Amino acid sequence: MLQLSKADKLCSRTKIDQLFNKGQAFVVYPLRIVYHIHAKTSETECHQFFINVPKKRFKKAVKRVWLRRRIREAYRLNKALLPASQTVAADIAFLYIGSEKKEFAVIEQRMKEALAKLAEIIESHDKCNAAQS
RNA sequence: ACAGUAGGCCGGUCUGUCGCGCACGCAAGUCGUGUGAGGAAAGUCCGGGCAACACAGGGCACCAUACUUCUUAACGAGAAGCUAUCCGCGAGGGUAGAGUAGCGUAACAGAAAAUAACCGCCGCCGCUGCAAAGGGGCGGUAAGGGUGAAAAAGUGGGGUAAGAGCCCACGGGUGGGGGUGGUGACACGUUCCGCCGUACGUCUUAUGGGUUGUAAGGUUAUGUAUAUCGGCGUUUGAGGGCUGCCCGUCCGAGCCGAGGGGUAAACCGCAAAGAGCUGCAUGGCGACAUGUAGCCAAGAUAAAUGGCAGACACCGUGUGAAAUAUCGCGGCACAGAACCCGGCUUAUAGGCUUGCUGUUUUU
Repeated sequence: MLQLSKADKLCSRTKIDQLFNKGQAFVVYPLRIVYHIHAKTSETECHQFFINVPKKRFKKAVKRVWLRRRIREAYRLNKALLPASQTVAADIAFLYIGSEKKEFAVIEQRMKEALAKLAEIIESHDKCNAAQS
């Protein structure tokens, strides 16, 4: 499952607002991860992600695109680390807070660490939900 | 050959593997096939298309442009020229270019920046002194000095107390008349009629400009309530449109504020055959034009066009007897479409190529 389709992307403006208002965050430098775990509203719903490289730190569009592509690749290759829950789905935002370009190998390593941490959080939510029901 | 100068062009290629956007197809699936960044996609500085508002009119203001002829859909762009000036041995390059009647300003330096006397030069009148001379006052003088971006038109002669376009000759610049050449800016020579500092601004003249930009604008869906309060108003006209203002004119029964509710999604615009691109021919010094043949070439929307691995090419460098061979190491620019075109500007590793110039060597 290495594909990455539109369903995986977080597009709705409402959900993004919700993510930043209610979400929690941690940092795996140079990434800052903001996540919001919520109950599934439909069967097919899955984890959705969103990438942002701030214009403030990278003035040239080329550099922003360069980083966004590498972060996206890192997520695509490693998203299997996240458990597929029956009851909850996560909205995740990856914000690049470093101030210089990093090699893909570095970004991928950090991505793996971040996803492992997220996986734990999702599993605990899942168990909690299961206990309630 | 080296150095330079003015242009033109290219700006990686291929393989494997895992992926992404869009279009089309069917036997309808995580299926095939096709296709997917630039010369600047950038800055948003001009011009145009397109769209909305408006589409009685007038005045004022504001902005832009400004040598000539031509090119272009258009432009503040481009081509070929003209004049002045500066840089370069040269090929060439930079800057400026409507008008000037009036008004204003001209840093620093300098006596003085346009009503020019600081020093100097000359005359006259006192004073000191035997004299030579010194110093003072009043006046004349732009020939000489130094300052400056710029100092009142050059050379020679006459003239004078000393001087001065004060006068004369020659010559210079500039405006006018008339002549020749040029489409024209202008050039050349003539007349001997007038004039003789420069720059910038203001001002004047001519031409052009309605405003806002695809987040324009349109359609559909979802939801619904405008509850309540305040102010102004309905021929005593609130408010709005008509460019920024004024006049004028048109519409006109609602408008403004507080507060509350809903949505924040899809489609069109928008992926296009057009002032289109490429080749060839003809015309033109050229920008371009005309004819003819071929081509159809990204379309996302938290935003696709990619990640990783390798090979080749190119550049630098080390090893080495060794070039461009071999091996090792490093590097490979500027930069990412967002409505579309034409220009301009800015960024850019490396490479290719044409004309011309200078120097040196050889024939």
